[in-house]
Amino acid sequence: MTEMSTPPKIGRGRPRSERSQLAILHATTQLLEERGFAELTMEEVAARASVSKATIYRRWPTKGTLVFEAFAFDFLSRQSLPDTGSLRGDLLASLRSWIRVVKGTVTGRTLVGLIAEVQRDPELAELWSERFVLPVRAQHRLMISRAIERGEIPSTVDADVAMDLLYGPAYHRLLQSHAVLSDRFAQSVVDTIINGLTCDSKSR
Amino acid sequence: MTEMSTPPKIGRGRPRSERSQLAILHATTQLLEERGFAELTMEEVAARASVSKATIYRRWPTKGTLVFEAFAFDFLSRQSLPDTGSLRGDLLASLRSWIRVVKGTVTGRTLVGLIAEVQRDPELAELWSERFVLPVRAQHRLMISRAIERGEIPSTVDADVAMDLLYGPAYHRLLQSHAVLSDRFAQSVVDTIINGLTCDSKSR
DNA sequence: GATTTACGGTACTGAACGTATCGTATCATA
DNA sequence: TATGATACGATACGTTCAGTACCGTAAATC
Repeated sequence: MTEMSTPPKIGRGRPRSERSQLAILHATTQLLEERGFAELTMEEVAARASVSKATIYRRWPTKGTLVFEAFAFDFLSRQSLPDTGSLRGDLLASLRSWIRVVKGTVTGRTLVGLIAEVQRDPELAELWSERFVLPVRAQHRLMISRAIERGEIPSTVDADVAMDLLYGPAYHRLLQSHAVLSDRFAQSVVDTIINGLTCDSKSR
Repeated sequence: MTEMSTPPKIGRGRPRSERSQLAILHATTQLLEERGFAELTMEEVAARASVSKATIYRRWPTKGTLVFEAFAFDFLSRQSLPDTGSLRGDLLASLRSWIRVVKGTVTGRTLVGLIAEVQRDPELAELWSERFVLPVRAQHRLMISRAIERGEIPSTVDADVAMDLLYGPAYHRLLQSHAVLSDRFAQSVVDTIINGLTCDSKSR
């Protein structure tokens, strides 16, 4: 995991405490589980980590960036790129894994809070895009390109659209809560996409 | 348009000013265009509408509900259910209409701000669901059921999944900004869905 | 030992939502 | 016409919380 917090001024002087760094991240994760993004306060993080607020702000410029770092490691460590040998298997495994984390852990709630925060903080939005959205999509893109190499789908398929067809509905249900993220849902989505990409009824 | 603000205590006493009601909504719409959701303040709305804050809070309990009402009328009046005679035509027209509003007017930015706010205010979330998500989905569902009646797609198609496949990718791009809401995107999404729902490669 | 940077503690600033109070205005009802 | 109920504008206030500023002290380099 690459560094995300503000780099220290190198050279002379007292070095930053690694211990504090970890204590802050740990306290943030804990409070995220107990309260969620909006109800987490920086004062509480400082108290829980036995650290002063200045020590936090020396490393992370805003609450959003701190929460993002605590979230990112946790979330990404639970997601791995499947390689089942078929596009259908890959898509289904990928979506199921996402649903499991989002529904089964508090990480899902944090994900929602971060997406909300990203909409009002442009600096966090840039971090979010560079360090989360784009890397994850680059991973997922492999599922598509491997399927093309295997000849499962034509090489003209737009990988970006394909990925949005897979994860768009999932994020939609996560954020709008109009329907449950069931396994039946995952299967239906994947089935329709596979059919849509492999079958040619008339056009295209 | 049904009433959304808190109902007045009926009977005796001075009635609520219809003029103030409209002035508040108008000022809200204006400020939403100038600043966006997060940067709009209730003080400013009151000043712009030549109204006291108490007059606003007598009608809308929170900033979110006020903005929602100002948004909902504006947005919904620009969306109508297409009836082109084919599922493909309906889906494409519907998605294109959404993209036009979201990209072409400030309403898209307000939509984003409201979705963010909905994630942190449970009361607004309920209003959002009842007065926006569910009604809009009920409309869209007609596109699917008409297609079933016409025999275009099997009656076993899960309408909820179908709608999420159409709008999920669009909302995904709106909120994550990883790719543009182009017309090519709209066409690809609709093509794949139509193929996926009409064609049977092997399973289902 | 001098300098530089980080530390905990704490007070502070600023923004904005939402509430409370007050004297006044406007309605229904008796 | 008088009375009571409610809405009104104005304004001050309470509250929460992110982020900053400053302190004396601790731990590193030169």
